[in-house]
Amino acid sequence: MEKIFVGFERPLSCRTCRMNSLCLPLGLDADDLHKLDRLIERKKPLQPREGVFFIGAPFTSIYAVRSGSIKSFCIDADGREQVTGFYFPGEIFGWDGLADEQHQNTAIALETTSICEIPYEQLDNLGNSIPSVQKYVIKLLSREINADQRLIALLAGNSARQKLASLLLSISDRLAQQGLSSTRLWLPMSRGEISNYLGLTVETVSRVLGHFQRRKYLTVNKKEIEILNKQALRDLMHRAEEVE
Amino acid sequence: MEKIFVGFERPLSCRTCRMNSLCLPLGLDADDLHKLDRLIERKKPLQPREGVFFIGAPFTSIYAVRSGSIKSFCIDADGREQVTGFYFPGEIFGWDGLADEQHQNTAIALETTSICEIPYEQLDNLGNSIPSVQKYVIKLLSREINADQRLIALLAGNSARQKLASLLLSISDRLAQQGLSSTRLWLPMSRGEISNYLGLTVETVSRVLGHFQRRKYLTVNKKEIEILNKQALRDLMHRAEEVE
DNA sequence: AAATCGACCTGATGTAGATCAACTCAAGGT
DNA sequence: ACCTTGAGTTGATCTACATCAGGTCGATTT
Repeated sequence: MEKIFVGFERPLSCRTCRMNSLCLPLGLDADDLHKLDRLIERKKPLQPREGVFFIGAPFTSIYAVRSGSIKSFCIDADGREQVTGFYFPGEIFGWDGLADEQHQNTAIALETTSICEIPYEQLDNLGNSIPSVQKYVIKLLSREINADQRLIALLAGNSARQKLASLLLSISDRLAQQGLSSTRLWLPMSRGEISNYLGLTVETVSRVLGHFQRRKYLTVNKKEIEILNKQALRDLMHRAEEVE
Repeated sequence: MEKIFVGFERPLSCRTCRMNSLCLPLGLDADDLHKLDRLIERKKPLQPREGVFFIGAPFTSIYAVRSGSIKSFCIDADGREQVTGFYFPGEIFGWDGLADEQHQNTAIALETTSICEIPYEQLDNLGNSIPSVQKYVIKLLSREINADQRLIALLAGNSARQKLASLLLSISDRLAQQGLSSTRLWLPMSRGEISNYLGLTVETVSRVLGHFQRRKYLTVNKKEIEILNKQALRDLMHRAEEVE
């Protein structure tokens, strides 16, 4: 059954997809790209809060964000939700299920979001004939490891201000990579989700944003952030102490 | 040049290595195992504090701990050291260099430690002819991701007592997997390294250990820990509140 | 338009863990 | 035997952030 092109954001193939170079830049020739193209399912857009996969569900696929955003979270030992990641366009998520063939996280859309589903078994089969595919999978996984280790370093030894500055700069950079504005950000997640991710409380996130605003580092309007002084935020991450 | 067997801990081949089943359980036949065996270098034991690789060094190999222990750490934005992992016998480390072909961490021995070096390029070549090798690499990477995400959850929303209980139980489990005692542990790392890893201070680690000792959850003698009440430590991770 | 609800903000107060400081103890070094 | 050094412990104090307790605002319901 052929997929039908229904929205302005829905490319017909990986070849014409605008995140081609970020999603799976495998250096494939036209023929191999066609094979890859056939196994990727372009799902219909997810509604806000709609789930992609759930904790305990069998692992079948990985996913690429085409537009919108995703949060993933797990339930830790004491039963509380712990946000483990936010994913923006061009980013790939769902690796958490690979080790035990069962997802350790639930992933939901934070807004109306469209994603590509890449069935892992088929990707793996493709990898058997095209070694560069498996190599790229390995590279993606190791990037995820590096990202997680950066988060570990952030959580372990930083103040609330440093954590929040770091998250905002990270989001800014990631959106910039997609050619979007790096100074005007729309935060798709709630304050609660931010605070949970950073190991803080909602109140602290709110106060730190207020603090940044008073210092003219940025302006806040609900979920809209405009970064006015990116350098100040960067300095905050290095110096620990703020200059008065 | 043939390697010579110099210590009682040094197996001649992967086939006779006692951590065969944990290190690279690839389900290889005798012939393939021989190929793998030939590319693994059994290095001479590392002295305490001796480095395996350093931040910025080109990525060439991954490593398996044969005996002893390893810590890895990076230098974060503000120049402080951040411990990112401890590795015990049977565990594999060094993946952090894969994404950018350059190590993001430094890895050093915590005690006299012997490791196997597995040159990645050669492992990768082997993977081209034996798909199960690449699949196992992928599985190992995804395990590392799961481990990192557990650490993130631990760091984000837990008290000092929960963090330390969790670390001790983790070490206990990992040693038990190697057939070693799960109740009498020798902690190869310093209090400073533990506190850094958990995002605490030395003083807090010391006090929490004192607290656990007063509660008869364990006994502490310098770096030697005997766990007396494992269930109490496990409960601590779930309940958040301690029963008086 | 009044009531409900949820996300967010703000102020007052509490506290876990950081910081500062002093001490012990074991391992080397001279 | 004495001094030094560094790791660990313990106590007193401080503080960043959590917690608690109202608030506002905008969206949705009635």
